[in-house]
Amino acid sequence: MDSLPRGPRLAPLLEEDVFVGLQRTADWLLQGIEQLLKTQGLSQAQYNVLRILRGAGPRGLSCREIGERMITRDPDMTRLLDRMEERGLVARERQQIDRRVVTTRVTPAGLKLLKSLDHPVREYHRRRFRHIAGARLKTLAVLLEEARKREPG
Amino acid sequence: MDSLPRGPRLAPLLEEDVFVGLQRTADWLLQGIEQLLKTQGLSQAQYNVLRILRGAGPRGLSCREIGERMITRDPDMTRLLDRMEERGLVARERQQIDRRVVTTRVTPAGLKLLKSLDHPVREYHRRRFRHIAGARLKTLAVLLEEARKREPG
DNA sequence: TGCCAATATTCGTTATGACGATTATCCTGC
DNA sequence: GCAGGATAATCGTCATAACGAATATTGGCA
Repeated sequence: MDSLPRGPRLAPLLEEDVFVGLQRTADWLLQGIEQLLKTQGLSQAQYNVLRILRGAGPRGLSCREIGERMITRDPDMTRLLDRMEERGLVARERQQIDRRVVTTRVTPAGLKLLKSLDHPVREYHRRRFRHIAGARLKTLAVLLEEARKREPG
Repeated sequence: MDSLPRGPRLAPLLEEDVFVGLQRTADWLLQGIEQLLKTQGLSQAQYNVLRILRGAGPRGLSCREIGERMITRDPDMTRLLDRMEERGLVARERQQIDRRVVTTRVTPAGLKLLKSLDHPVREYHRRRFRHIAGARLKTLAVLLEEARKREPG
């Protein structure tokens, strides 16, 4: 975060290093993915929704469920889905049993778009991590999961 | 990214796991920090700028230099600094030698605000990683740096 | 039943992000 | 010294994010 050390300042903290490293690395990877998705006019959030809905299958999901599964929180699922519905990537339907809930499903057009991205996205990820040995990558995955599994307190 | 496995789909890729884990962890940590910064009306980007300028000292930095040091890229440094200048957190001055360049410095008010955040921010980071042993944290920091050091190609 | 808290989603508004185009200034080679 | 390209910053515009407040519906309980 800071650059040139100058004047009396706090000693660097390992935890802060990790925080900064995480933000930087996440941003670096995201930039590339967004560039790739932009060729199809998708944002990372929209792509994420499409993958979540594909994973959920024909039963679909409510707004809340989609929100819970998102990689990064989106505070306005409604309008995110609005745009995707306008483009015909998803379809929405109000539930009859519980009329508060709106079920969203991915459309064939959405699935087709997703499919066209599967290979490029996989290749992108592979390339980005090609220089790291498999075992180290596995360690990284484990450590990241461990980081988020904090007991309350 | 996906949730329930359903229907014929691609096998999960370790690289994708790492990508998702990184985004999730980064977002999780950022949420907390932003909540903390919000009590002082600062965004992460603004806080980042303040710390960069404090690190640079009284000589100040140009827009471009600030941008280069940012944790996450901001495509519009001008207006980010505009808002901070309005609040009196930074001061700007056009250079006489090279009149294209605008030098920005943190003001005493900015330094004071920063100082009031030093302790809470450090405590936040400490708490978030308290459950991970120091050696593992160090490994994480190293792996994150290694991930970003990719040779071109 | 009818009221009230809880839940799910939507909407109004303001701030910030993204992307290009533009302006001002400098530097290089002739 | 000057034309043309490079660099630094700014600005116009539109899209999206953030934050609350509002609406609709349900379920529990007196």
